[in-house]
Amino acid sequence: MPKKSELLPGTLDMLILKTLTRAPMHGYGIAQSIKRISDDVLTVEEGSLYPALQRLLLQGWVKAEWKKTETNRRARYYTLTAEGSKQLGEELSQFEVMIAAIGRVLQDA
Amino acid sequence: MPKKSELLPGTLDMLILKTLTRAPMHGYGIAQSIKRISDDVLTVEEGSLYPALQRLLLQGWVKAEWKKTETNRRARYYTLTAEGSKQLGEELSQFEVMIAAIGRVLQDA
DNA sequence: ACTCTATCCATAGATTATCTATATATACGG
DNA sequence: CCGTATATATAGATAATCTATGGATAGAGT
Repeated sequence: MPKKSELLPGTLDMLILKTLTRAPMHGYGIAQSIKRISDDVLTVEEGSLYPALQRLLLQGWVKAEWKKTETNRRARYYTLTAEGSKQLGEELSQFEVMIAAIGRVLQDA
Repeated sequence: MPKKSELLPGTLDMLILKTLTRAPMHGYGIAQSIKRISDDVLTVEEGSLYPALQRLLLQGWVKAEWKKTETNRRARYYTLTAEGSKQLGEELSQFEVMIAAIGRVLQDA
């Protein structure tokens, strides 16, 4: 039996971008936020999170800055850029279209 | 810019199994059915479809039989098995849980 | 007869996303 | 001083999808 993913593949970037609309956040905090808000359904593993953040940085959808946390630890804070905001909008609307389409297929005719 | 998928990854098996609850169908017909019912949003490429059907066969979720189509062409008809039906149920409920969780993250607090 | 299009199956190889596992480092509570 | 939680990151494995082929045939149109 294939192990099921902790995420719906293809949605991670969108989730991260969306989370950053709430506030600039460091990676660990993003993962925690997604886990908490989803009531522990969505778990972002570290091996998925950090590569994803690198991707988002490369594409200019987020920018990063090293800072100290409230508890005095070093962490890299990510902020959504204007391009990232635009990208998020596109991903959101595309996601809705997809979900609606899947809903039609899953519905009994 | 990375090319976007024609599907939400991770949902193909579920879509195929669900399609087979309507009627036994051959691969080509399954793809057409999904495309049509989704209003052309979801396109199952042949390179995704046939490997997926092999997976489902291997797992015993569908069985296959060579037959003639109405138009006298040779085609492999797939039927949902009892295990496949059970599997579909699990995937459906898991999908709903995931979608609901994603919805919470995408929602503004 | 010939050609074109749609129907039908299937695999190889590339790409991408995710996971598991590992490594490093430090603040803080007990 | 030890364990746990916090924090970042990469390597390698796995899995799912896509692109690109290849083959075969029915039927329509010319």
